[in-house]
Amino acid sequence: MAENIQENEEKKNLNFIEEIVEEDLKEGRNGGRIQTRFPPEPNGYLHIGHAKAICMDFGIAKKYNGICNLRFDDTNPVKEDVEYVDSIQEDIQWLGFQWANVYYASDYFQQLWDLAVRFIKEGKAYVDEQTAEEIAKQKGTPTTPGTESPFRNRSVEENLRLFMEMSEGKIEDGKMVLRAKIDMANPNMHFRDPIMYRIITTHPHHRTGNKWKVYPMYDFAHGQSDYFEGVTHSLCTLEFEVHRPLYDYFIDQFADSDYRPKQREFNRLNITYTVMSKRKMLQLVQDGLVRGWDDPRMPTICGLRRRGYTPSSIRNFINRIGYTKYDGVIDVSLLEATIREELNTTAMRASAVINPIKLVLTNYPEGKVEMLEAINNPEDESMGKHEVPFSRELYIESDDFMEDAPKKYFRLTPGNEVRLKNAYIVKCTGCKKDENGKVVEVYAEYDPETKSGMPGSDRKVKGTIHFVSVQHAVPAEVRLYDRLFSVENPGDEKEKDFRELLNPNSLVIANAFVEPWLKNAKTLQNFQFQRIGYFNVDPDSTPDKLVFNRTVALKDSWAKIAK
RNA sequence: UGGGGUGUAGUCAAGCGGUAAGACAUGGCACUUUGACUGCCACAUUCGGCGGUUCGAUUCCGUCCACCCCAGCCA
Repeated sequence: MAENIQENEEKKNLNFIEEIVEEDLKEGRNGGRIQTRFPPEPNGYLHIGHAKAICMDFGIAKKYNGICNLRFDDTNPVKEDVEYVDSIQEDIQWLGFQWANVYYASDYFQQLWDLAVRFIKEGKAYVDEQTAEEIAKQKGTPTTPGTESPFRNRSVEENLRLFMEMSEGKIEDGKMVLRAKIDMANPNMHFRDPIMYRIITTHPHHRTGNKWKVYPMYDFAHGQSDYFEGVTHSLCTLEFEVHRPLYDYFIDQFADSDYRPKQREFNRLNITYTVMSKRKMLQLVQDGLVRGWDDPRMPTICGLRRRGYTPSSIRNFINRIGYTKYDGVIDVSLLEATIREELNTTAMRASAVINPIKLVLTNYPEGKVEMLEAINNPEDESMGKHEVPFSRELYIESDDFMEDAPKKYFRLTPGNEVRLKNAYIVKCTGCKKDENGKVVEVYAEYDPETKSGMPGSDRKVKGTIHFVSVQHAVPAEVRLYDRLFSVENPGDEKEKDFRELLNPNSLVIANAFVEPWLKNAKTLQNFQFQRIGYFNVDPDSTPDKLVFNRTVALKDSWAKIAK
């Protein structure tokens, strides 16, 4: 009963795209068929904004028993490369989605070209010989109408002849374009004789090579491609809203049936403290401000993967933020909360000391080693346990000792007792300092009756700290990541270039000591370093040199109190 | 002075004429061999403003305001 109610409630909470789809289904449009497409241009790596679109495009198809195709929108050879078509496919699949078919806009170059010829023959298109500047100038402005091109009223024959010359490579790049003859005074700028075809002879296309000398523009390719494929719902982001009338116009000119793909737009993803434009990301990569597209600080799918994010955490995040038409900015803490929530239940616990200071248990026998039992995950007993070595000399976090501590400090301070995780209760007896007064060693006495699991271990102490046995410690590099930018909306900043707003501490590399068990960790495996954060094994890691990335820190309410 | 969109808490977001869900964030308490997790509590007398219709408006109408998109031979 309760389950039914919940199910009903879930059903009711549809996003507006799902509402549209259900309405279309109810009305029996397209015979109940649902088909979407994910249409990336292969000119860069996918980022988390694309993940939102992917979840939408593939999600709608799956939910309504339809199909979603992957279509590369490869109409501009100047910017595109096969390197990207491969990475895009890899990232989509990693996210957990599978397309029904892979298509390319370039599959339709012939059809599109034939269509352009038809437009010319019907008097709906003309070849313009003006320069880009002239065309831009006579386009008018949003508030003033444009003026017509002097080439607008050429004869069909002349247009045909010139378009052939363009297509045969007889015309230099930029000298001519094919324009749709629509309305230079239209309040929608996209109707002011939009360019349908431009000449590109200087860059071979990554699939068709030098076969084509003219290439269709987005507006003359996207809707048609949708139509050719049988797309029912062409979902995209808000900035294409103003293209929609043109999308419909071009299809209406040649459609030979009642079927029409419908474009619908939703808000794109913005996240605080990062940028979400390919152009800016490319600059960061090219300027060497990050280590590459897969730098763990990047919002790319490959960057998030390397950072330690899982496909399910990204999907859950997208699920939580929803789809609307409101152009907002998501607080990055929501993304962080999503990965913490997942890793809390799935990541094995381990010990690592990042800012080590030596703790000597003065009453523990020299040379003695005990193997202690550590639970891999207190949230999930089935994840088992492993052994942790314990000895007289240990590394602890230097933050875990203070000579003069405030009253709320529950860690090591002379006279105070703390528990060493999975081990004994120890009482701090003092420390040794160098000539500058810097603490170099901390001393404590352990209570042999308080080993974890023994009856004496019941005694309550306020604090528990972690450690790594000095003689067993394995050195490891840890890469501590923070927000890439130091301002919430680096893209908003008008005065400064966004690159000046980078957080200088977005990457801090530290040398840590980790417990020996971690030597067996696999690439990309996630762990929780207890009391510190979630870390994964970087692909740079080797058996001789372990490298960990901090995915996200644990919440630290003490840090707030201490402030 | 144009056209297309959008305004509900710090950030997202439900709500579809019957008296403001949820998540994150924030603050507090409890629990804790992770100052984590978990649990509990607090957090919009009001939905951009002002009018109108109605017994009743966040929902309908009008008007004003704010913000976003459009003047690439990019997608």
